[in-house]
Amino acid sequence: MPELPEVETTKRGISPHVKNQRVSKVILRRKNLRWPITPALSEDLPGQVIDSVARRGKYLLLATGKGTLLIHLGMSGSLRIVDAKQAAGKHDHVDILFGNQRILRYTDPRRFGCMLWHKADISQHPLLISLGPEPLDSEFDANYLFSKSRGKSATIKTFIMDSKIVVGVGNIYANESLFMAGINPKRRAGKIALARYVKLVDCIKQVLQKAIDVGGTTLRDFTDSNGEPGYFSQSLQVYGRKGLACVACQTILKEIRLGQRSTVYCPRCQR
DNA sequence: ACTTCGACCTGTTGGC
DNA sequence: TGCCAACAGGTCGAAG
Repeated sequence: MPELPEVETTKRGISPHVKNQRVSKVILRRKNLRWPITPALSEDLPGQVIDSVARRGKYLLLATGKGTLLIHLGMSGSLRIVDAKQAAGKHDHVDILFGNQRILRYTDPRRFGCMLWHKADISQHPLLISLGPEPLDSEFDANYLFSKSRGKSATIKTFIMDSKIVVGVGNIYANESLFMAGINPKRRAGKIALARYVKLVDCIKQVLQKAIDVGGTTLRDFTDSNGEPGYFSQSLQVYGRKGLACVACQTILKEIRLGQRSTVYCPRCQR
């Protein structure tokens, strides 16, 4: 479900409801997410005020005076703001109750996500420490990506999906960005010229920004924190369009697997 | 140091 | 219509 635009949409949706609000209670219904939720979370969080809601890559960071809650939505997770009396469903694993009678509810059928409580400096957290730059920051530019790519044998698609290189480019937006840039996803990252990276970086930024602007991509059941769908799925040019005609040249789009992920591209437009 | 690939889960889809 | 294999937005960490 969530790539960077979906996580950003979630962040924007929950912020007004939780920022500067005091946690009254934490309900843990299921603790075995990707990593166990430690008792420290329900011991330390109640009584704390959420000072800020931030995003780093696909991680959400809720800061308090006592520590930071680090949340990842994995493949199928979501965070919703619900009313205090709203009954919990099968996959509603964590509720964070606030003084304003609202609940921040974590739902995740596959449980690939995580919810970790960290008391020390969050920027030094092992999951964050070696992440690459944010794709929408100015430091993520063609020179950066080009220099990182030298000597790399990975395909360009796998390369831009590597969070040590750049965060937040998941399978949907990797496919879309490469289509927009006219680059064949199988091409080796180390052999692509600087000029093509100029184009690619521009396309990655455009695709992600546009997806954020319309509230993310809804596939199956993604909705924002109010239950509203995202509208970027209407803009998808290649993802999920295997066997259909390329929007630019009508050639039938091809699907292959790269790094165990489905990869759709136009064999004519993408070289 | 690098790359590849299994593993973690449940729900949905598509082919027979 | 029903069954079951294959697949799904991620990414860590072991193995090679």
